[in-house]
Amino acid sequence: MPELPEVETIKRQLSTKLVGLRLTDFWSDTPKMVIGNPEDLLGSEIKEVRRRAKLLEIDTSKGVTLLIHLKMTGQLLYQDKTTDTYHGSALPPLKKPIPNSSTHVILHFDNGAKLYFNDLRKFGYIKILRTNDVEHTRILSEFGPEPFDPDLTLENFITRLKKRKTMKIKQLLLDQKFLAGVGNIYANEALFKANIDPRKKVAELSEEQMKELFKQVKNVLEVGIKAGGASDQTYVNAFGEKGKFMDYAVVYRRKGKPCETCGAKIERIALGGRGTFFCPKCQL
DNA sequence: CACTTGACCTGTCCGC
DNA sequence: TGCGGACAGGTCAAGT
Repeated sequence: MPELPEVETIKRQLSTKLVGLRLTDFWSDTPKMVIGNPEDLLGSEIKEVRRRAKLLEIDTSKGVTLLIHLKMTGQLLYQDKTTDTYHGSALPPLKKPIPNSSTHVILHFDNGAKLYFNDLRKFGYIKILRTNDVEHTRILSEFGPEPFDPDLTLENFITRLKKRKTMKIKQLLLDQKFLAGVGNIYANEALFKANIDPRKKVAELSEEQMKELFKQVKNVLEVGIKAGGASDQTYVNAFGEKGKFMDYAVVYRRKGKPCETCGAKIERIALGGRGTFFCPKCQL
């Protein structure tokens, strides 16, 4: 999905809408996407919306938290009671009105608002669990640091990096245990900005390259958040709007197009089964 | 152990 | 227009 900037965008929007609302009903047509008991949520009030890596956490007054992962094609869409149609502008990729055939969970609130969880590929999920247990769920407890965590200093980053000598740097950036929240789009873009060949093993990086990578990972994520995320395919924010980050992407999904720095053609290869885009001249 | 591969789903796009 | 194949932002379990 939705990587860190996309989830952060949704988190900020939902915070302004959901906090204080009471959950009145929970509907789903796809059992595998709902883990836990929705009954535990009914009647509770939304207290806070948070993000950890690419996951969204919605805390409720009953000591129960919704843990939501959008995976590749998940969308969370907020609809006010006041609008019969969708809250935002329902433009592609939100081609169909909601709910539609990819709507698999609907939360109803006491003010008439609804939250739709759409997921074309049904990879995403909502976990319902006790708030106290959230930190101990395997997925969360094993995550690496947040890129913007002030405790993650350059020194710390380099120390962690050096422990993973043989891994290709691109694949390491996608490893959530190393760094939480970076996905394929931002990994490709950060490596371009840092002039690093994605196939390079960590042990082959210079200290200077590590330093630059640390800076550029945070930089592309920041640009991503400011752009409201990347709408390469199906991503839309909680109001159904596209993000603008693809306007800033210089390598991702640009195979055969000229590199903006040197004019060489952008190449595409597969690394760990994921599309990997880079400039063969600029990235060493 | 560290790393790689295939599976989970359903759609779009591109070439013939 | 139809058909087949490649590709799609993420993880997880199983295999090497």
